[in-house]
Amino acid sequence: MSPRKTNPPFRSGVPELLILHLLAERPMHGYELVQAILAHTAGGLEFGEGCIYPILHRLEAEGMLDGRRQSVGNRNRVVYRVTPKGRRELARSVADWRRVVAAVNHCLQGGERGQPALA
Amino acid sequence: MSPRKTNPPFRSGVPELLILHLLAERPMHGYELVQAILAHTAGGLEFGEGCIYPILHRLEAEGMLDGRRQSVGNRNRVVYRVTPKGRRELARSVADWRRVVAAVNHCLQGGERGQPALA
DNA sequence: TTGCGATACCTCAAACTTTGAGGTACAAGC
DNA sequence: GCTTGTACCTCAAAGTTTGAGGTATCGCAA
Repeated sequence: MSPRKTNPPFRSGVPELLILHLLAERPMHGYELVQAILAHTAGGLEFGEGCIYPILHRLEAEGMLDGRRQSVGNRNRVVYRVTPKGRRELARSVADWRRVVAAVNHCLQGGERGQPALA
Repeated sequence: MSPRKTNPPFRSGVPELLILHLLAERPMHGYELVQAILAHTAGGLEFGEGCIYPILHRLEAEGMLDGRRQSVGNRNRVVYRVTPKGRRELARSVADWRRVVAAVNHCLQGGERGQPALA
């Protein structure tokens, strides 16, 4: 099911995390999501459409998102909402992110100490 | 000088950050560094040698690190230490990392609010 | 009424990162 | 003599992200 063969210890996962989180708050379409990420991170992070759309398609294919085709006037939109499976994935993503942040902070703050490590 | 053409908003940079930080604390050789990352992040992050060595080589080529070839017994080692240029890069890396963490946290904590954003 | 910019979708090559497995060689212990 | 650990290294493959390209509709202003 999961085509993830490797066990990536890091691998960012940030765009995916933000997508799941923001869509869990409010269903949106892709273009809106790109703007929302920019707005919600106070311009700190900017992911282009070329990054977001493929992730959206993949998450939908994996059953994490439910995309509903809508016509507003003569314009087409795909509004995505998070499925229960997607919510579980979100929880996992948040936990992963916190683990990474904790690990990096632990390293940055900790004034070496510990065992002298090797010679 | 910097062959970095793009303006990556994210791009992790975590291995590089940890390398510069740990070497600023204490000069080490590559193999030791791999173990040190594991130890200092309490096993939270594990970067293989295939990830670390190329970064070490690149940072040395860029003048961020100064690698000294040593012979211990009959064994060869390359002990790396951070140059002044590398320290400046470290400061930049830390700032980048904090910015990313702040942005993601801002997004995760902030209960939407802000403008209703688009229709 | 033509042209522009914004909205909205999409794709793709190229650049870059990281994994996982491969290799060499020496030293120590069993 | 074999295995394990140290220490260096490389590379293909998989993955991510960028930046630029494309289509089409809409509303506004010149």
